[in-house]
Amino acid sequence: MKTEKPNDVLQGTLDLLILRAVSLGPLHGYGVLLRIHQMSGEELLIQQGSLYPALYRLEHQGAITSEWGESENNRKAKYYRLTRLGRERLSEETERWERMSGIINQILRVTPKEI
Amino acid sequence: MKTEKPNDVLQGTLDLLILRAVSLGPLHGYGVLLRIHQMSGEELLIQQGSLYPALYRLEHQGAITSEWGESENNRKAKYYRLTRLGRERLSEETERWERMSGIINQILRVTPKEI
DNA sequence: TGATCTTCCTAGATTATCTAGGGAAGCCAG
DNA sequence: CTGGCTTCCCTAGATAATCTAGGAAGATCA
Repeated sequence: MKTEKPNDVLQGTLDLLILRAVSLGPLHGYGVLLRIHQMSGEELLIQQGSLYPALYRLEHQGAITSEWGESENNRKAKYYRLTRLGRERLSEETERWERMSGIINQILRVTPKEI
Repeated sequence: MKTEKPNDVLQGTLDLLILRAVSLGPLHGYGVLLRIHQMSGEELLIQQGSLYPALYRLEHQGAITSEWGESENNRKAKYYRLTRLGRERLSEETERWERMSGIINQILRVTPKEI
């Protein structure tokens, strides 16, 4: 797996990515990592030290719930699924992302004449 | 002026926006704030408490230099301009932004079948 | 005179993320 | 059956970015 250097742009977007990954079906923590990797076209590999605190955070905020189960490889694994609140949160964060990335793109494209 | 709530997506993008603003011509700190506001179509108003530390940081990294001058309103003002290093940094950060925002958009668009 | 605006700055808190581990259990090659 | 690899969980501490919440000082204007 390709490893990525710490990533500033990722800041503030991790929750969104996790919510999105979990929204496609329940996952254990490590699976979130793998699914994001996969969904990004193998470009993005988030750190476990970012992932687990984020899962903890999201669970405590009520956006996801967890349940112990068994993984595809017979190992104990904690499965996370999106709550209704998490679904709302996902759409809020998505909108937020679209708004902000739009603004940033606009700033990057403005030409001197236009200001 | 519209004020914005703290903004997670902005995390890790502030330097890029500042470099971009300064790249369109030398500016004093407060002017950076105003120019970003303007370039964003009045959508984005960064906090002074984020701005000044960032300017300090960028200056210490050699991406911008400062010089005391006088503002349009006869006030003492510190003018910042991009250095050669800053210009390189701007294009690196722009590329980084484009890469990362592309990946994030891709993750937001993937449908269950595709994974 | 007092209020408001512009322009600079700092201190402290908060929070996210990263680095850098550790633990345990299954799988597989030799 | 032993050693190493992979999977899966977790925590502690450092670092760094940003925000909140001010202060200072000069200009302008009512």
